[in-house]
Amino acid sequence: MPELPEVEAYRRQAESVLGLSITGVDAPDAWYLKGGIDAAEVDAALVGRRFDAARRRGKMLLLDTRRGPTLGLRFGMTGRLVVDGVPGVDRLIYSSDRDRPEWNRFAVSFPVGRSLVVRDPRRLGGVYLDPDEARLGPDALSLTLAQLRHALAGSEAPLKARLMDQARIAGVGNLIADEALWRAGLDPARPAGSLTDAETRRLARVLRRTLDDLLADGGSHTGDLMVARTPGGRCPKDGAPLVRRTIGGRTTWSCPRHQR
DNA sequence: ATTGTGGCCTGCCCGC
DNA sequence: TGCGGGCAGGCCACAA
Repeated sequence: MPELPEVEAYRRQAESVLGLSITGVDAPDAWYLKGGIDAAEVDAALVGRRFDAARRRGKMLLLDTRRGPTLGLRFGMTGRLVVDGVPGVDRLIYSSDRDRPEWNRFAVSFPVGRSLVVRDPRRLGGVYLDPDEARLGPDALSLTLAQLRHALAGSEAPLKARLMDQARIAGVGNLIADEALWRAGLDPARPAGSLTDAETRRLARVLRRTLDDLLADGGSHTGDLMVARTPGGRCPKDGAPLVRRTIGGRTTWSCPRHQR
């Protein structure tokens, strides 16, 4: 699914349309427009302008227009960005690799047939105008130790739930949370506030390293734990049978032996 | 405020 | 072979 690494790939791809004049907007799916906006409003807000920056905060892609509104794109679990007909990510786990026109939920067109399209079979993503960026916490990729401490401090919620809370840390999804906690040797169910200082430091370091690795390897599904995230799966580190639980409302795989 | 739960979206996979 | 149920998870609304 698109977590931070996928959306970062989308962001880089979107940079190729910066500076082009927006000639049209196609928003055939009203459900996909969020925050009470409609197709006419998006059209009026964008046509005639140009994007001049492609930013990312967590899992949201932000396209700023020059002296105008910002377009926010969320991809949910199954959304792809398709720029000039080329998908930004080859393989998307839990989505479909097929290409059906009716899955194009939102499109921006530029001269000479160029385009930026959100293709999302399951319609879990959405399009925003001037999204409230303050609702997202600091980006996971540039998270400092102090920010991680602040995000976890004093909380009785499960560690994993806190990591995935986009208002506190933006960009960590289910697969990356499992991978990072597995690498860090921390039990996802532990109260977030129960980490010692050494454990918090370790988690900050491992989370950063995990994101770097997944960015380099091309996606959130390329983690080392991923191969074992299946019934009967064993820990790639020590061979113990993995445990499958629901934590923070999400399917969670962890190793009972080395994750404490 | 904090934490947990249920529902939404729909393609896909498994078992009958 | 077709069909139906369950599953996937990001996000939001809502409840306690």
